[in-house]
Amino acid sequence: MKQQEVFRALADPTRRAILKRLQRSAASAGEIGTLFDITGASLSHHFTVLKQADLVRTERRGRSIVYSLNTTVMEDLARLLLDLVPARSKSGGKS
Amino acid sequence: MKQQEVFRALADPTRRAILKRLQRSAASAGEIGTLFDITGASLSHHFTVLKQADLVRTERRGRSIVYSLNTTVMEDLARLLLDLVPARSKSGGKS
DNA sequence: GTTACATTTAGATGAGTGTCTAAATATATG
DNA sequence: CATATATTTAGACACTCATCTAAATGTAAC
Repeated sequence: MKQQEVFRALADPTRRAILKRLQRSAASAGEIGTLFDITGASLSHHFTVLKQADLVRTERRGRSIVYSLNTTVMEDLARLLLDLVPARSKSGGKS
Repeated sequence: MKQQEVFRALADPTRRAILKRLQRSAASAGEIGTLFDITGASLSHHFTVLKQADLVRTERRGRSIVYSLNTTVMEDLARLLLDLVPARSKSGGKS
């Protein structure tokens, strides 16, 4: 997991909202764009960051490009965070 | 949980390293400072961000100020992330 | 190929961030 | 109170980032 890229990607509220939308189902860029009051260019920038972090996958479908969530990375991240928490002597934390 | 502050705090690698150090045990600012090649002023800045996010607690002990991890916020965060992951129809995710 | 739609790229701008040096504050000790 | 140690605050600087407009690219349909 590209740790730094992932944390950076999650630091922006718009990107977190995008992920939340994708949680429901995959969606095209334009479809997601209707949810936010930003230009397509800005949206594209956010997708670039999310892709760099491997948080989303893309697939061209006709004219549109469909984005979907990469749940694996998010699970890794949650595990990593729980590892930051002591007093959980269940599974050993790797440094 | 101050979601935006928390994500922002975690976006910096030095701050994540600080949290990782605090996972082992509480420590004073100076003690933590020996681990990084930055000035005390920069370190203090990072502590401010971590405090704003409620990720650490402080306690004065003589001349030093001792920092310790606030595990509650980190657990909240991990739960929030797992909520971002679908295909986990165990507990309902609140929006 | 041209027109229409969907997304990305290029370049610019203003706000935010990490870092530094220097000065200030706080606590302990002589 | 003066000195030493520990941390914070103030101000500055370079860099990153989110956003925009305008232009370019890619895909489909005519």
